[in-house]
Amino acid sequence: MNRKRVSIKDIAQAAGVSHPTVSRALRGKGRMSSATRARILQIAEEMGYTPSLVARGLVTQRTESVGLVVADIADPFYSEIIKGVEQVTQANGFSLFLGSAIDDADQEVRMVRSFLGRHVDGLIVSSSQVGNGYQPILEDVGTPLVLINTHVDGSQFHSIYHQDFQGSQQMLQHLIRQGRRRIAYLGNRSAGRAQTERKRAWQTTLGQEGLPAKVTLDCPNSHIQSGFATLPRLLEQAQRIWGEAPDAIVAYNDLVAIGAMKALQRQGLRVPEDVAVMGFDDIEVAAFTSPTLSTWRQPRYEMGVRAAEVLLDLLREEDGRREDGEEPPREIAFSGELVLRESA
Amino acid sequence: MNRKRVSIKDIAQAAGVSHPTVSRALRGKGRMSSATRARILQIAEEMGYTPSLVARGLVTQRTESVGLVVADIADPFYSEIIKGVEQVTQANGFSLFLGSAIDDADQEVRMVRSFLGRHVDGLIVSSSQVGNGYQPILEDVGTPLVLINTHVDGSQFHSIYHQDFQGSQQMLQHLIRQGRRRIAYLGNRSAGRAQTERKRAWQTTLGQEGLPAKVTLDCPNSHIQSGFATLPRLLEQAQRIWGEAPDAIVAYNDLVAIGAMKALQRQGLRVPEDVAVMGFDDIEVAAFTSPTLSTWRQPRYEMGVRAAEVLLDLLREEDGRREDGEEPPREIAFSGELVLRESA
DNA sequence: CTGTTAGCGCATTCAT
DNA sequence: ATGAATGCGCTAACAG
Repeated sequence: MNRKRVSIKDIAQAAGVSHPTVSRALRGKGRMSSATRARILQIAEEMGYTPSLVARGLVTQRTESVGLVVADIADPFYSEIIKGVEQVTQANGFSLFLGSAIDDADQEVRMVRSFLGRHVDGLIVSSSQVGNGYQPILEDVGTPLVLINTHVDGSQFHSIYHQDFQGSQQMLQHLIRQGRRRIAYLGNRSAGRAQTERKRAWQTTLGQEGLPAKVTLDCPNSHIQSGFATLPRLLEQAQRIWGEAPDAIVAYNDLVAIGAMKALQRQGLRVPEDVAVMGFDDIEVAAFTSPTLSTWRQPRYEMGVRAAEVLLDLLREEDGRREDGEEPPREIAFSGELVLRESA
Repeated sequence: MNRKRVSIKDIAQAAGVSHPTVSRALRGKGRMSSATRARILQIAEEMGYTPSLVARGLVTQRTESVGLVVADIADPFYSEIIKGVEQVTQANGFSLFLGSAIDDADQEVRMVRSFLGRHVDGLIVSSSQVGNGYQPILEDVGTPLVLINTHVDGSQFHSIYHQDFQGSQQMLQHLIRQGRRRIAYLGNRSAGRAQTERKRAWQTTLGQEGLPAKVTLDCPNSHIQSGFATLPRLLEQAQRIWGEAPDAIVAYNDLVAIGAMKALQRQGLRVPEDVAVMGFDDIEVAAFTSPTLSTWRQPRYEMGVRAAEVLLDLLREEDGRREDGEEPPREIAFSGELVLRESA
């Protein structure tokens, strides 16, 4: 029952050298007789040595770790982002801290603060409710931050985002070309920028076509159940305003859309004959619902990958020149694509 | 452009005291004049002090962090587990390292090793392909490990698992009561114990009822698409062996089942009239497919929560007595429940 | 109640 | 090519 980890000092003693020598041998730093090096590596192996990244981090001021904060880990949208980030960080020898902040700005900041306390080398925050608010917190410590889907005008931070407005617009135009005239929007109250952009696209596009953008309701969150439960009230609203049901529903995302489709079918309405339904994201299951769901493909995994790549680039640059360049924050826009299936 | 973080020494200097005093003030350790304490806290606040958990970890030998390894982050099964673990760790002030090891035992071990290098206080591994193999790695460092869904006989580690065998058995019995006689199993090649148990239940239960357990095929993984693509070949096999289609299909999990349902419908077979379909897990979308999916509810989120709770308990105990108790590993079995919907 | 001293495990000067 | 000394930021022991 060996209570203690072996340190480079232990190895040094066993090998009859000093610990700095072991340190060099282990990391291949500086030239040294390959004889002693081999011996040291040998002994380290035998003793089951594992370098303490904690101690190393304290002296080098780099922990080879990054922190990721998302709203909801179990949401398939974020799951894929997490997966993308994890893949890249892991491949580059970085460890990943994960935290969630279910639509709570305070919690989000607390999460980031705790990661800073752990000296992460970089941060990624998806769908931040804070955005530029991190400026004062981060400027002192100089930790780089990459935002995902938090595009704010004049962002102080590097930002990866998807062009929700353009995507939604194209979806709307498709519906209009199809001859749909009573197009309702089923939103999500607890989403930030994504909701804002998508709803704005709905209003704008309908406005341009001289169609009324009046029937809309927001779900409390983006669960399937939420779309299912909210849809009936959306129908009531349509009845009140138009005297009949919508002939198309644009949903905040696929989950909400799936719930809405089910609810429509429960009421005896046919999709897409009576009501067309469009989602957003193109999650895996969208291709397998009945009817299959037309939607907008947002490359979530790739966005996670890209965010991590940008962050790691930043860290590498930091190693070179000492922040003199101070280049402007990068903005990387993803555009996605329309995916037409059966529901619209 | 403050390149340097403020340390307790900086605060000490500003306050005209020694740094240990600051340390105590900040953590409320030992009694001291509340006057100076207030002043110190005040100054720390003003200077934007954040304690370095790296340095603290080095001296206390506790990092207040845990490492979690799962097979696939984006799989809804694991997503919920991650969420459960994260919720509990976060609530207790621990940070969470997340890593994935897509069905690769070596990768899994590498992940655990890297977490050990980071001095995590505890580890959780879901669906481990290594299991007791961690014994030699962990005994030296004494880091506790909790396994999820990796129940091996005579496990050396604490283990949270779901009783897949019993669950599957009840599902089978339901189908048999319904009068189904040609029951096929659509599995998943890349799953470990879960696959083994579920398939074994299928064989055993059918055997007990004198029914043939002959038609079975394994998907390459547990994606919807995988179930969709593999089902046709399962039908061919049934045709060859029985001369007709199965009247029921038990799938490895809900994702595979959803793909299978879609493929069946594509072939003009009705679910459940011609073929009943049962999934496993009860993921959110299962209640919203057409037809809605009958399945077995596995409390994934709760299992994640429980795993984290057990681990944190272990850590608290460790603080007390010095590992003398050495109690036997706990085993916590979850049982789940049958969820009957339209598909079977 | 507070200051002094020491050391966690490692990397990094500087000597030699 | 290697050893001695120093410090990263913090907590823990012990004085005072």
